[in-house]
Amino acid sequence: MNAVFKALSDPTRRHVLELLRDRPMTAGDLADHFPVSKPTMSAHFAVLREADLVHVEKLGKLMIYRLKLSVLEDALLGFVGAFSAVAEAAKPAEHKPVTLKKGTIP
Amino acid sequence: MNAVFKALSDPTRRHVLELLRDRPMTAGDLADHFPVSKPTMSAHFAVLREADLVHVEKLGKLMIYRLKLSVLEDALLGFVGAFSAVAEAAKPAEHKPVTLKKGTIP
DNA sequence: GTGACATTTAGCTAAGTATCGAATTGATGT
DNA sequence: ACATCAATTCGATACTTAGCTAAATGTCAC
Repeated sequence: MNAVFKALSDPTRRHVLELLRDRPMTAGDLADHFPVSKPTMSAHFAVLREADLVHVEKLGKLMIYRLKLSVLEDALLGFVGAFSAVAEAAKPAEHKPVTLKKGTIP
Repeated sequence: MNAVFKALSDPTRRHVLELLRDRPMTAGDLADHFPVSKPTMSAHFAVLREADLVHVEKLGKLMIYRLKLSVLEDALLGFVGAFSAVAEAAKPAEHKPVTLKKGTIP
């Protein structure tokens, strides 16, 4: 799960996942969407694989990358779900000023 | 939003947020939960403030840190929500082998 | 097999980040 | 005023990471 958050910490990698949301894509097609070199993109792909966020299938000389949506969901919803009862979110988290009371902070 | 993911990429900072989920805490109390120095923790706090994930209130010589749950939720649910219709997740993402068809990748 | 193509690996540099101890700031109590 | 305490800032170091070019790998078509 740490690996997932590490992978998501880079905008390029998040964008790759967004592209893969719509359809599986080859490494080259993905790389064409970004203004960086192929090797750099390859390194990003490696991070995404490491985090198990993508599934890769070799097809001849192409590498087909596919989003593993469930891994993404499990990590993010799992984490945020530990905070609010998942989507019982809306509550805007009140913010009354503090009056200290020895021992615990209000 | 980039700042939020950056902030979440470190396990210490995620743990800080989890501690703040239960109650607001002072910088010192938070720091006591981790095996690193106070200055290091202070740097982590700065990253969390930068990402607007926490609200800080000065109370005498104490700094009270408070989770900004809505910011966390907006970022994470917003991101993952762009992938699946939020929780229409459960679908385990099928995985049939590919047969290439010129133009689009299946 | 040779050449062309897709992708990855290797080797490097520059920039960023986590960490520390020491010094600083700001508030409280005597 | 001074000492004390909470927290941050400063300055340095080690580590990680994103990026590059060049080279290697693997596959297809001829």
